[in-house]
Amino acid sequence: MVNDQQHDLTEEFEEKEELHELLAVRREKLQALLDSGIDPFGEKFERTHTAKEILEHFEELEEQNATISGRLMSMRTHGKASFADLMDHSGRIQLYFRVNTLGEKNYELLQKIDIGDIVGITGRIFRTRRGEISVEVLELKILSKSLRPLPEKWHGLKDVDLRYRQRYVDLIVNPNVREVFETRSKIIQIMRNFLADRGYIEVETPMLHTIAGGATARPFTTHHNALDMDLYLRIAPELYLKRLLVGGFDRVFEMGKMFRNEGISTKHNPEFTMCELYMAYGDASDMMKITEDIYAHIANELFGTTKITFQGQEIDLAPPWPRKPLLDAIKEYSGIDLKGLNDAQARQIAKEKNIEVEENASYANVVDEFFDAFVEPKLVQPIFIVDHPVEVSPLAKRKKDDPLLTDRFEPFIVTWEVANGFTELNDPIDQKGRFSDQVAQREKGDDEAHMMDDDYITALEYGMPPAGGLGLGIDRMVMLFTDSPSIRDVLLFPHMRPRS
RNA sequence: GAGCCAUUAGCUCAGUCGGUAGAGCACCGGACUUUUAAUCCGGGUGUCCCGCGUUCGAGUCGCGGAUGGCUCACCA
Repeated sequence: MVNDQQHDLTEEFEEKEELHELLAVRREKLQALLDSGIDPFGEKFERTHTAKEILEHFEELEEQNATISGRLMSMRTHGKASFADLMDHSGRIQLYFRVNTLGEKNYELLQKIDIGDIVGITGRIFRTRRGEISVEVLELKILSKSLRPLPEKWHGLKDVDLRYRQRYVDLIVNPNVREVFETRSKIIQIMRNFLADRGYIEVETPMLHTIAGGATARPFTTHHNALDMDLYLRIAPELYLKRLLVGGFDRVFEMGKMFRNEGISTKHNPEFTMCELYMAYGDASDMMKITEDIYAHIANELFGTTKITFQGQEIDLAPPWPRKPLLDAIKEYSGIDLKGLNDAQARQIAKEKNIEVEENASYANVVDEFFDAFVEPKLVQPIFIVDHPVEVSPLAKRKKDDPLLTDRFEPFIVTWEVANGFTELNDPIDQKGRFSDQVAQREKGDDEAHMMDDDYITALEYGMPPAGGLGLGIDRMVMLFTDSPSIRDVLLFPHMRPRS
């Protein structure tokens, strides 16, 4: 094994002149290790403790031996003694090397070690004169030689472009980044437990769709070679999950990636994570309850309180959140009552208020524009906006007392729409009509309008129980709980253009 | 897609009026057996994002392009 590596290295060394000095130096040390019969890329290594365990249980562990492993993050050499910081997943701890305890030969090995190398050590736990809990190294093993220098030790890696493209480096040198993703993992775990505790079953439905349904969005297309057919990456799992309600599942949820072929911004990534859940024999009010309960529960689990701070603003997630009809909200914030207008009247009012809408904008389009302009920027504390027009809610059930509105809601926090839910439309005849309207929109050139899904209609014809449904944007939820202003801060590998 | 801004050493950043580039960390050599942003002595390691232009001369000025950030648009 060692011989094979040696062979490869000598070949590589012939091109060595082209390597930057910093890289060449490390390759030379690597070669020196190989020459002295040391495998620079180690093997399985069993530790007895983590850095954090030693720091937290020092009283009991003092003067005992521990075996730990991790990456060397800094080195302070003092001739015949040296200090280093070892970082593992739990934290950092100081190592102390001394020629007396290690022996001349082993101490010399330090010459071939660099910041960034991954090592395993066994040593004695003690406290230095200055009071720092440390491990005096008795045995040292190189587990992986690092061939590239790490970014600077106290400014870290700041270049945003590099941080995203080389997230692995970002994670090594910026500990707060790891914390964000640990919190992300916790949030998802809490959600799964929360839903499981309430009888929701986690399911997986296709990501490759022949019809991109369940949301108003442009899909990505892909191609299946063997079947020679184009497929869409899913924009939502909704229509599959509701087929499961038809099939007799009472409560289901799916958490996973959605793909939308749209712009990229601080709040949008082409692939993002959503959790959709459906409750048979329930309705929108149940879904609003579960939304506010989930948010409050996560806040309590993470911070022990429902009060959180986002970018300096205090947000109180304690339920119940207010419910406000969309048209009432518009009236309240803009002073304009759009209730009961037709398309032309709505466009006229938009013109008067300098709200730009398209030539043939519908009443619903105008409502949307007014909402975005006057209402959305004001919705900082959690609130449910309810009762959306039927034209923009093709899968939601109409309100009993107003068939032009639907029993739908969208919760807003810090001006972001963080979820979307409604009482599900289970009338196949109405649903078919709604799809037909969407198809007509499509033919007029709206490539975000829904497509006809005949099989879904067939499913509804077998009978779907009345139900409430909800889609929670997980990325935005994580942004809120980690105080991250950009979605890229909560995605390990946000989408980037390739570098030429 | 549009506007504004950024891009200089491995990293974080300076760079004046247009005159052939500089600091700290890292790295290399030396000293140092409890340091911790270790210290002390010595060493600058570069496609100034790319291309074209203006100029005797461009990191610096102009035009075009690339990538990124922010804002807007699009979009839930």
